[in-house]
Amino acid sequence: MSTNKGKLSLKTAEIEKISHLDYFNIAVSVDCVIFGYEQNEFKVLLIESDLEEFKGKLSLLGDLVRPDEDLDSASYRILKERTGLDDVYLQQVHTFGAIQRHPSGRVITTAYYSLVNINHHQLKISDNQVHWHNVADIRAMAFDHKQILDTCHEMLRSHIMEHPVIFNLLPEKFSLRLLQDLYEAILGVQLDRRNFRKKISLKDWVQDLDEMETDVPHRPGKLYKAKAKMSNGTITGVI
Amino acid sequence: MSTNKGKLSLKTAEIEKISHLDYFNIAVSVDCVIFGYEQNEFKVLLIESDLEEFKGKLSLLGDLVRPDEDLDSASYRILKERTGLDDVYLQQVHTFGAIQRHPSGRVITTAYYSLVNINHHQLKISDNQVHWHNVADIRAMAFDHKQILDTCHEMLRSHIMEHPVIFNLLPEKFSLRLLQDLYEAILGVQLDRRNFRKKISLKDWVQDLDEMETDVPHRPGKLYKAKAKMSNGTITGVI
DNA sequence: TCAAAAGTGTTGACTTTACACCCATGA
DNA sequence: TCATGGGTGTAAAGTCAACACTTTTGA
Repeated sequence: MSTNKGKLSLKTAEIEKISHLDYFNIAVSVDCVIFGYEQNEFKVLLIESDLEEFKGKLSLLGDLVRPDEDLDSASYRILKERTGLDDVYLQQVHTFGAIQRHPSGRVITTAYYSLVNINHHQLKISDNQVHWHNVADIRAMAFDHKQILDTCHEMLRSHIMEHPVIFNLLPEKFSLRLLQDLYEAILGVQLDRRNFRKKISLKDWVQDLDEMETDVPHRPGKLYKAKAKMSNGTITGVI
Repeated sequence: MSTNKGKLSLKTAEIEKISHLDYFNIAVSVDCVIFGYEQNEFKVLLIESDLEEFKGKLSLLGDLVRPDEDLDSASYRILKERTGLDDVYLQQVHTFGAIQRHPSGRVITTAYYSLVNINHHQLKISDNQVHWHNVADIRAMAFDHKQILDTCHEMLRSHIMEHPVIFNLLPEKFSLRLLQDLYEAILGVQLDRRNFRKKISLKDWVQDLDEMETDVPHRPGKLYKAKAKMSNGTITGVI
């Protein structure tokens, strides 16, 4: 009895699907803010927009999500297609859904930031329209991509003091000086060397390799490697 | 010259739209995790799922995003439709996009948490399938909604010590005891009363009303009101 | 021997935690 | 007068910020 009565008011998934068809008309995309670091510059990988509306403007690397792939998988695919890398750190940041954000129609986009080592042997930029740009120099961009970039940069800032994600931007072996320069580039502030080294050593994120820098025109520093590098998007215990 | 050459390789938005049509087949929804607080219990507003697949299971309040509304507007609309409230705190948290998360087809959903005062005179739950549930008691839910709830709860935990958002859950006038109980309910820990009061008074979030509790079976406490209540989704300077 | 950066400790200010007693009210 | 929670201060521990000199290397 009550089962029958219940069934009358319940929809099956199949019926609901039909009644929802009108709504399957928003496209879903993923945009990757791919950060890198090289020669004391904090950089982001961008392409020139191929839309006439944004001719000459810089754009993030993104793509529509395929019907048969997870949202996270889409960002991994974009990374892989654009850089050849597949062991990357990816972090979802925010979804941007203003009606008019894309001139081609209604497209909402989920932004991820990712951190790659620009000098990774596997890194291969396939498209010669794609280049690294100094984050500090970037002004206008296509779509709402400047806002997306800023949001991701800000999210990264708030992560790096709490989580060992930053090592994904560095080579296997690095000096504390390099690490500090990178923190300063991302945070946009100067840090005291002694306090910085104290803080890092307390966090137990790096391991002394008993090796030294070579070919530096001054006293060489010790080299370290990341002890607890996070290589894939879940920040344990947070968010 | 270079303009013509450029144009050949540029797509217009109109042309791109057509080539993208195949992809307009992912539905986009918004789910609201509406938190409240009453009688020393941290609560969330849920409905019984109307899908046969999840019969009897609890579900968040959500809806498909309309083609002509912003993502954020959709969450405001859901809040308004379900609670009658329109001056609410809403915060986007995360977008969930696993392929199989919805039995009706491919639906990605953006989760927002919102904070409402359960005793607000304007609050009117329209649907009698919708009820407040103690967050601590909730086990299985429909879809991936338990995971969404947990993610939003965790995000709220990390916000409340830094930002004056919690007052959205309380009546206009409240005692510090009530405020502390609420913090403890959300954080799931006990707090020292003296230290808690010190911390709150340092933050300059509340204003002494020079009024006292009434009808309490013990010494009445002072009443306060929020000085810096944030009523709408942007957390300044963070994220 | 000079220039450049590496490496290292201490002090004071501030923040956080732990903790105990008296007070005001209603029953 | 009792039970209940309100209201308050201090001391110790820990964290953070500021700051200067010696060492090692290559040129």
